Amino acid sequence: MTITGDQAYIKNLNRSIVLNLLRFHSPLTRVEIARRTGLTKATVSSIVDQLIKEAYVLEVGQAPSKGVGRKPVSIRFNPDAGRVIGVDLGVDYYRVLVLDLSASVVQHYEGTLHDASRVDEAMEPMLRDLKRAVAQSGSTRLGVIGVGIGIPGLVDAKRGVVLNAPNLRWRDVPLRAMLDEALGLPIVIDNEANAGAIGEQLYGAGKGVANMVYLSLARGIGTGIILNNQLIRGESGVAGEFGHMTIDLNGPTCSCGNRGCLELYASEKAVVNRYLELSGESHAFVDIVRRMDAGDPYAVDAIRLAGQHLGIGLASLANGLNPALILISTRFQSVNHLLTESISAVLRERSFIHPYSPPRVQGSAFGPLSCAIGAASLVLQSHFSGP
Amino acid sequence: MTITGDQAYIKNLNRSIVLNLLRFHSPLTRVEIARRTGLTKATVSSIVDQLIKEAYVLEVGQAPSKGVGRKPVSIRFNPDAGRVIGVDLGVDYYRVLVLDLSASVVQHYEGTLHDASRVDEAMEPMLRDLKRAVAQSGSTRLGVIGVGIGIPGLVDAKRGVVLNAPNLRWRDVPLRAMLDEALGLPIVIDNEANAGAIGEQLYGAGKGVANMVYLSLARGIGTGIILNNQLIRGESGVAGEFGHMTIDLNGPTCSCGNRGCLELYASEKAVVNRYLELSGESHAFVDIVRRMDAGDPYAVDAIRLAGQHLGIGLASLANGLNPALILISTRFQSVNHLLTESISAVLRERSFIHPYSPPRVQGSAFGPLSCAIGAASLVLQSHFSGP
DNA sequence: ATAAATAAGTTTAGTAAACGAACTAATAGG
DNA sequence: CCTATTAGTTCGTTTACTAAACTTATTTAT
Repeated sequence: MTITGDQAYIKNLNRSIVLNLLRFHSPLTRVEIARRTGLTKATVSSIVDQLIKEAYVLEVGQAPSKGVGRKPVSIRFNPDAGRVIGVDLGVDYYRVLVLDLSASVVQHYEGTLHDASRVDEAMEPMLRDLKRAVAQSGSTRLGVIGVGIGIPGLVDAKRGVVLNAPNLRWRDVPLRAMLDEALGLPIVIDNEANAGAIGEQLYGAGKGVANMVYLSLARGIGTGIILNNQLIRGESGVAGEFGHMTIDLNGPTCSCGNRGCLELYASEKAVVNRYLELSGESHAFVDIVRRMDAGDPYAVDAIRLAGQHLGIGLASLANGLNPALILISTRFQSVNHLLTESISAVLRERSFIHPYSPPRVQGSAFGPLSCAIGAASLVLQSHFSGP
Repeated sequence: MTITGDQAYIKNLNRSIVLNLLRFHSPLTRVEIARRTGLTKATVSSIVDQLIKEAYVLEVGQAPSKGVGRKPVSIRFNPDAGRVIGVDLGVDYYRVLVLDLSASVVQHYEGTLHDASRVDEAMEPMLRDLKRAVAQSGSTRLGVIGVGIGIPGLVDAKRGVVLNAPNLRWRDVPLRAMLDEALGLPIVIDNEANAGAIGEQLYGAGKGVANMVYLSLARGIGTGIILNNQLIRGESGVAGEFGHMTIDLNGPTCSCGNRGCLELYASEKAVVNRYLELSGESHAFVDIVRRMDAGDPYAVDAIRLAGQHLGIGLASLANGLNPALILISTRFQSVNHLLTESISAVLRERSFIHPYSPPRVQGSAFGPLSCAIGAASLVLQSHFSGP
C-alpha cells in the first residue's frame, strides 16, 4: 500500500522541508525560508511557530536589515532540543558518544570490550555507560531521540540483526531487539562503514555530496556506498562488502573463501606483512605508522603499496558507480594522507571514466570517531526524514 | 529549492499512484483500488473519472460479483492511449521499435548504420524510419509520448550527450538536442545497458525486483545497476562501466588504459581468442555459438570460461551491492543459459555474502530487443513517474 | 520631528482536494 | 417482491495552502 497524500501529509512534508533547511542552513529569516522553499510567508510563519513550540527551532535576535525596512528575525535550529547517542563497537573497545542534534559531541565514554561467549556479559559495561549517557541527557526537552550502533561485520539493518561479526565472534545476534528491551528507545544498528559514510556525508568531509564511496580501513576493509543521497543497503541490508572484491583472480585465498580479495592487499595486516618482507622486521601496524611518520622508507613503501592496491579496487568502483568523492578513513591522519595520494595517482592512470568525471579522493573528517558519529547520524537522519 | 506540497501536488501524487497501480495490475475495480491505495471510494472515483477523460484508462464491462451485491465495473489501463518509440543504435545496425504504453511491440524497423565522419549523415536512414514511426502513431489519442535511445558507449544522460562511443566513433555528440530539433518530441538517451536494465526491471525478467545488476555482453561488457528501484547514474551520469573492473591487477592492458579488465576475459572477443587457443581455429563469435549449440566441447569450454570470469567480477558486485537478481543479456538464448550456469557456480563458491543473501542469476527476457524496449521504458518511466 | 519608502511578518478570506457519511444503484437469494 | 449486500456517487466538512491586504518596524529624505 503506497503512501497517498492528504492534508496531513502536506503539512508533514512542508514542516519537514523547513526543518531540514534550518538544520543545515541556520540561521535564516522567515522571508529567506519562504524564498528558498517556494512556500508563502504565511505558511512559513505557521510552520515556524509550530517548530518553535516543539523546541526544534529558536528565534535568535535580529538579523542585519537590508538597508531600509523592518529588521528580520533570525531563526535557527536548536541543537540542544535533544540528544542522540552513537555507539562504536570495536574489536576490543567500545565508544559511546552523546551528540546534540547537530551532531556535535557532548559527552564521551569509552571502555574495553572483553569477548565472552555470552553476548549479554560482553555488553554489560557498555550498557552501563549507555544508561548513564541516557540519564544525563534527561534534562533536554526531547531527551535521547535514539541510539545508533556501528558494528564491524555483516548486519541486516532492516531487521536489526548482527548476522556475522567475526572479530566479535557474534552470529545472528538480534541486537536491536535486545537493546530496545533494555532501553526502550529507538535503536538503529548498521555496519561500521555504512555508519561512517552517512556521518561524513551529513556532517563531515562529504557534506552535500550525493554520490560517494566511503572506505574504512582497520583490521578489515569496509565500504559504505551513498548514491543519489541514499545509503546503499541492497536486498537484505548486507551491501558494502567491497573489501572482498577480487583484484587478482589467481591471488591467495581469503578467509571469506574467495581469492585475491582487496582486503588481502590493503588491510592493516597486509601492511604488516609487506613491511616484514621489505625490512625483515615484524611490527604491529601502529608501529609501522610511527615509523612512516619518522620517514622510514620501508614503512612508507608498505603503506603506499596498500594505497596502490586500493586504487585498483577503487578504479573499478569509480568506473561502475561514478562517485563524486572517495573518502578514506583510517585511525591515522598521516596514513589517510599517504593513501589518498597514491590512490589518486592510480585512479588517474587506471580509471576509464576519469577524464570525464574524476572523483575527488580525501581523508575522512572524523578520524577515530567516524563510526560513532555516523551511527548517531543514522538516527538523526531517520528522525528528521520527512513522510 | 525543494518541491513543497500543496493541493495540486497531492492531486498529482494520488493520480499518479492510481495510474501506476492500474499500469501494472489491470484490471481492478474502484473498490479494489480504494482498498489497495488507502484512498476513499469517493477520491478514487474522482481520479478514475479524470483518467478516463485523459484516455489512460478504460471501463471494461463487469467483473464477477462477490456472490451478492451489485457487480463492480472493471477498470483497466489503456495501452493504446499512445505510443513510445525505443531505438537501439548498434555498432552497424539500428532498430526502431514502436511500443504501446504497456511496452508491447507494435511496429519494428531495422536498418544498417554506416559509419560516417558526419553524425547527421550516419543517422539519416534511422531518422527517416523514426519519422515514419511517429507518423504511423498519429492515430492514437496521445500520439508518441517520447523517444528513448540506447547507445553503446559513455552517455551523460542528464545532459543528453554521447560522450564517447568508440564503436560508433562518436565523441561529444549532443544527440538529444539534435533529435529534439528534428522531431519536437521528448527525447531520452542513455547507455545501452542502463536502458536494458530498466526495461527488464519494469517489464521483463526483473519485474518488481528493487535491486538488480544487468549485464549486457556484446562487443564489450556493459552493466546497468538498479538499487532501491532506481537506476544508478552516478555523479555525471556515466556510471555502469563495470566491464572495466579489474579482476587481475597484473593482467593484460585494456583499450581503456587499465589492466586486467573483466571485458578482456569475458567479451565476445575473449571467447573468440579462447576458442582459437583451445582448438587452433579462428571463428567469429556467432560461429562459436553455433558450434556450442552443436556440442563442440571447445566452444562450450570457451564460453563457460567466460562465464567463470564473469562470475568472479559478479561475486565482487554481489558482495558490494547485494542485488536480488543478476540478469545476463546476450544475443543468444543458449549462451545466456550456459553463462548463468557457470556464473551461479562461481558465485556460490566466491561470494562472501552468498550464504546470507544469494542473488538469483537469470537470462534476460527480451534478448536482442532488450536495448530498444529498455530505451522506450525509460520514456515510459519518466512519463508516468509522479511529482 | 515627521513623512515617505520599504521590508518583515501577520491576519483574513478564498480555494482545492481529500474524507466520511449518507445516499442511490444494482444484484442474488429467499 | 423484499432483504441483504456490495458498488459507486453525492454532498457537507475539514484542513492546509495561497494571495492579498494589513500591521509593524526600520531607514532615509524633507
